[in-house]
Amino acid sequence: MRDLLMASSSSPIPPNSSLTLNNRLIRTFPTKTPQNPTKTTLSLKYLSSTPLLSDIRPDLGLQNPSSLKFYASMASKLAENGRLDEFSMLAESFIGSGMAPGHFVEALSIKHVSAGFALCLKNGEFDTVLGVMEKFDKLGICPSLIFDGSARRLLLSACRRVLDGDNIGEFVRLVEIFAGYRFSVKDVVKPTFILQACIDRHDPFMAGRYASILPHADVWFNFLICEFGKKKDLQSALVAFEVSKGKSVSPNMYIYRSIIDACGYCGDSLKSRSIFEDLLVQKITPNTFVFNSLMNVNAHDSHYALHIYKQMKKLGVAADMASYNVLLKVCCLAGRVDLAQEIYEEILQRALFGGLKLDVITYSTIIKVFADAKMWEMAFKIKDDMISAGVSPNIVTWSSLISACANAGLVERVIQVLEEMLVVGCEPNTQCCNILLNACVESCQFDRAFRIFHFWKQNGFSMGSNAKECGSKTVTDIKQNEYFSSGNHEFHITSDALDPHDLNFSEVIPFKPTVATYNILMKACGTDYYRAQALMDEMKAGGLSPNHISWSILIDICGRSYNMKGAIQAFKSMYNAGIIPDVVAYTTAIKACVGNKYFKMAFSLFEEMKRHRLQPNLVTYNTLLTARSRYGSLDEVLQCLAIYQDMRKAGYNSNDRFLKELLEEWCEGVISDKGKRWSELNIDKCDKGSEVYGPQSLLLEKVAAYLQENFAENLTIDLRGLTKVEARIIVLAKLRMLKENYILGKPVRDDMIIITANTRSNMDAAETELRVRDAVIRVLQGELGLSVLEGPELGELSTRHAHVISSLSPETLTMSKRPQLREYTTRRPVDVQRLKIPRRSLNLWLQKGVGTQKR
DNA sequence: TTAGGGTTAG
Repeated sequence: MRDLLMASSSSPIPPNSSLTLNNRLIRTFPTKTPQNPTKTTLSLKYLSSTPLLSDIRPDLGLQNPSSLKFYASMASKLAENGRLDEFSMLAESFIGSGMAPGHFVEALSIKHVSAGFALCLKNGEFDTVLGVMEKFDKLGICPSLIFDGSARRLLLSACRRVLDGDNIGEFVRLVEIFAGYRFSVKDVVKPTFILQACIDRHDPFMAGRYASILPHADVWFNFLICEFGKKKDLQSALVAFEVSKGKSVSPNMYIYRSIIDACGYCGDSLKSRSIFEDLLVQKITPNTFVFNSLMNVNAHDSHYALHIYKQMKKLGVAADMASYNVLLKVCCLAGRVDLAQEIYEEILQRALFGGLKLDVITYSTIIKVFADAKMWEMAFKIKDDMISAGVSPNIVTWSSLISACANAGLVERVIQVLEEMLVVGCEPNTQCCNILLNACVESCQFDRAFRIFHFWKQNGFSMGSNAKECGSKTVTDIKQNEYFSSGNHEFHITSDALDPHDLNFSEVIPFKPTVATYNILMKACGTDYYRAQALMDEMKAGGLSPNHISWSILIDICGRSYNMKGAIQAFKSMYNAGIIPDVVAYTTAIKACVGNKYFKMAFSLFEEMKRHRLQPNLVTYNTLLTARSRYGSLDEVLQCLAIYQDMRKAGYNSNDRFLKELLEEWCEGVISDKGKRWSELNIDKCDKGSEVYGPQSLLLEKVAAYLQENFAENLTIDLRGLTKVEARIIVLAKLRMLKENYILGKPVRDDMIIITANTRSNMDAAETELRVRDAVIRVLQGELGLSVLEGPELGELSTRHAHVISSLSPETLTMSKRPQLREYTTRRPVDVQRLKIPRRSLNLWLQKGVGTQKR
């Protein structure tokens, strides 16, 4: 028996607790259970006083029914005292001796075991209970057979622990054990409860483990993917997706759609594309839902979305109303009025012949398309269409109609539409009101915005006394009963509405301003910081919390009113209020700094946002780059260039206006004739214009690379492969740096070498090189008066192309000094052509320049 | 299970 017991033990045995039979050690236990010495002694006494046990032998015990009974009662006693470790040992030894588990179970008092479990749970010894369960599981005793009642208790208790933030793993382990015996966990605990706990803890692995053992696992996986997506935890959603893919035999379209939607929620539309590709690779035709979701998630990229739509057609997947609605959304986002109209026509056709029914979303979206394009008349035409088709405008439709007027700057018309809406019994919500308020602000009718706001706050909205019935009446029909007037007394209440007899019929809807409402009003404060602050206080008093937009507006107000202190304070307050500034908040703060000439702070804010992993956008970059209207030192120029490079790396193809200004100011500064500017020098045109400053221009990268690579020490400039403008900038930049060094007391110690050409260039390239060379010489000699040496002084010149070129382009022949220099070029052909500016000439030039600069 | 409306920065 002893051997048997020891053999079945699986864990190392601490020496501090033991179970003995007749003074023989049969087992030691880990002392997890708080031991009650009295009780231990009692039961051991009880055990040892039994004569049958003094010479117990497994083979005898097997036959002996009273020994069976004894074991069972012993086990019950241990369980009852919560000593489940010992209890399970005993059971183990009993079953290990060959007795059928059923016999042991039958002999046990279930009541006692349950009581034991309860005790352990009360003491928080969850692991003990679980350990016993698992042991039983291994021994082939069905836990539900013994613990049916306890199971519920266990699960519920585990659930509570999950709620308290304890390890979900315990619960899932328990469920896994039960699941093996088809114990219906979901009758005890709602699966969503545990899954939600996993989602909250961003634990897709545990969630997946749990979902896998639930009936209809795929549905639960779907739930998981959706919920993780809504939590913006795409990582976890993708894990759940992968786990579910591994579980199911065939691809589940529900799950594919959900993961695509999750990508949308999390702003990773590219991921959605690769998931879709994955389907196609497997030669699986996605269904309409998958296509719709994919188009929706990629709605901001009309090119891609339309491509998907084409693919959908090609694969013969039917487009439904949602597909068209998504397509209209695509048009709306892309501002493609033309395409939206085309699609609208197509939908109308299909509605005629294909049984498709346009819904309120279709109409609302197309109205929005026109609203955004400021085509308010078209928007109202669609409204007529929808009414003829028997579709009633809802609150969203009305909102879009109101926006149509607002975007067109028609404040009066906005008021009319709101009025009409009230008349037909559609309660305006705050969003609608906000559009009106914003329209006032946009058209600088600040006072009006405040007047309307206060009126609404005091009076709410009085729906027409017979509003519900007069849906068909036109606005003009009810003029005499209108609550809005665009005259001096805005939104006055007519005497009718104040008539107490009418109160029964007229419905007053309270106006509940939202954060957006207050934000719009804050914009109406102009530069009145105190008024904006008061609005914020009012917002807080009304139980609303200012959001990042509110704070951004406040920062902007401070910035524009030269209240830098206030701007900094507002930025800090935002932090203290627990709101993490977003790109716009940072950009606004940077704008405030720039506007108030706090350049250093502007740059450090920029650094800070990057440290916080906030990607600056085009507006941020441009705001920051305008900071340097006067570029002083190389450091500052480098700082700007670094930002510029950063901007390119981030994929912004900005226009190069700021860079141009920056380089112009800085590089051209070396030319004494400050009046000369790029435009006058006609450089853009010389170098085919757009090629130089166009979006593909690598000018910046080249200049930045030159400036950053030990530029000051190295006096060789390699202009090969550069355009004329680029070459000019590089050369000027180098001179500018020499000048800065010179001012700092570092004269030039070497000649400057300029490499201008390859000999192996083809004819076109050689011609360009020659033009570059000419331009550089023109700057150096003509504009700056430096002496430039070419040819034999350098000892290594050539070009076999030079002659060819000179005959091809006669204008180059007119360049000063060229024929003389070219005489030497055929003698010793080498790979490069060089120009040299002697050290002496450079220093002379610097001396002169600095002298005039010092005045 | 999809789809539509309002407020912020150059």
